[in-house]
Amino acid sequence: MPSRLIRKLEAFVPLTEAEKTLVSDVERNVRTVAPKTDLITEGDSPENVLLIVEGFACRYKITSEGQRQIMAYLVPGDFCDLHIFILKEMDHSISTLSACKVVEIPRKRVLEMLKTPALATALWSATLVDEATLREWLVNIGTREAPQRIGHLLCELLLRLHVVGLVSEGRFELPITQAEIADTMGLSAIHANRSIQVLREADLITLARGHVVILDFKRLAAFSGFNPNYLHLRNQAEAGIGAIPQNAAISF
Amino acid sequence: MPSRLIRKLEAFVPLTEAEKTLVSDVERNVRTVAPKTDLITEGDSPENVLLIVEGFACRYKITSEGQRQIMAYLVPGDFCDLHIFILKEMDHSISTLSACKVVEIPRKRVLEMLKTPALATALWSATLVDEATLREWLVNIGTREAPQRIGHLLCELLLRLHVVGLVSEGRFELPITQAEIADTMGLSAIHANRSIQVLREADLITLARGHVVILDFKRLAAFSGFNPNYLHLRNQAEAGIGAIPQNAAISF
DNA sequence: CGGTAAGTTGACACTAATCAACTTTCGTGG
DNA sequence: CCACGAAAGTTGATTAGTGTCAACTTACCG
Repeated sequence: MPSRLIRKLEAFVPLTEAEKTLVSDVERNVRTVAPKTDLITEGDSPENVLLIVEGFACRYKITSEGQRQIMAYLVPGDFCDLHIFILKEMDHSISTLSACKVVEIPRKRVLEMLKTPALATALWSATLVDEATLREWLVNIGTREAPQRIGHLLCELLLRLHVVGLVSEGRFELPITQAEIADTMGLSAIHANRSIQVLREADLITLARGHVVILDFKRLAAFSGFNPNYLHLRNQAEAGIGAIPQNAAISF
Repeated sequence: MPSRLIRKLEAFVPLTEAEKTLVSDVERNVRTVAPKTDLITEGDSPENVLLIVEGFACRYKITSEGQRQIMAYLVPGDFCDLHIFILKEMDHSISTLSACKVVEIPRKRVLEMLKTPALATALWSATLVDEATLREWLVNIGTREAPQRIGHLLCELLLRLHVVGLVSEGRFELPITQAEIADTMGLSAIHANRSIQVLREADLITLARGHVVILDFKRLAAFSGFNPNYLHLRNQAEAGIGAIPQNAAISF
């Protein structure tokens, strides 16, 4: 069974067996990290690239006024910047949200992977999609109201987690608190709570105990103005709004 | 006199004469583009990298609800994504704000530049800083109130334009409308207008007819929670809050 | 000089933040 | 295994921040 990372990379470009082996080799030496633990802290000069194998992590920053803004979620198969070692010093932190399994990939190994053409394309694609996702988050926070923002986030997570095989019948684990959703969406925890209730009352989602069910993806996407093009999935048809048959078809 | 791009790259890494020549060679064939004209439109599959030589451009997206969100400013010396050709299709547009002079750099030339080590480091640094800037914008919109957001933007522009020699005595050209500032900051044009008035009344800035004066950078930075670390300028001391002596010292 | 775009002002409605109290869930130790 | 305390989630009331509409002034351009 292919790893989460391989699944994700193959959503961009098909890989040869040799390339998949190269990736698998890198995914050894998994380390378990407790929830809410910094993996990289602002000011660090990391030498390695970090890969999330299991669990949820996030990029975040604390402002001088003490507010936290989460800028990205890292889900299984995601890694932090490939060229992280070019800049002297991290300008933000990366922390686990839930308990995580992570791998430190030595710089050498990364450069090795970037030498094989298809793998390089796949890895750069993943990096470009991370950036596109960041842009989409800016659009989300900049233009949409609270319930739509959260709906948009859930649509995105559905597709991202689906690619790596973590969705079944529109259902996935989201092991984070409402306060963390609030810090992601630029909202107060209370307003996030009320916005989630709006989504629930419209029968768009279920969300409780770290467990999400998207009850009607098509309607949620329409409600939230979600367009998946920024995720650049190879099978755009599958990813397209309305192209995911409800429930059953999204499982494997 | 070095080009804006060379000035910017040398803010990251010193370049040899040969490298500077390589960059200069690329900056020929300048094309003039009218204000408010798309350089790249969502859905395009661009073959070339775009470099801004003069004027202001921006990345933007229009949501399904018809709202525009500006996600980045491109100022002289800035280019769009180096690996823009890896993904099949643009997920956002790039448009001029003012009249611009731009260069299309053929893919080949880019790869050529990336082969010389120091230049590669400088170009990747610039790309990483663009991404860091995008993250900082997310923090800005996600956590700060309107006047602080705009103040933060002006602090950033002061430093970015200073690097490429477009600031003199805390004064620079900002050839964009308040409506565009609003679309950048996720605000209505009217609220942007009132927020600018707050900054004016606090004697922090002057802003009129596309012309900005930062009257007190230190105070504006403190007011806005601005920390320049994400710009990763080599001379952090010079960029640091309070380290820019008022007025005179910021000119050349 | 006139027309249009940009900037400004006031009134009002709505979205979101804050504060406080309370309930439910979860993890831990007895 | 239950009991406890802490964390997470929920609710209501109030305030602050921001958007919208309309009218008006100022600046810009042919």
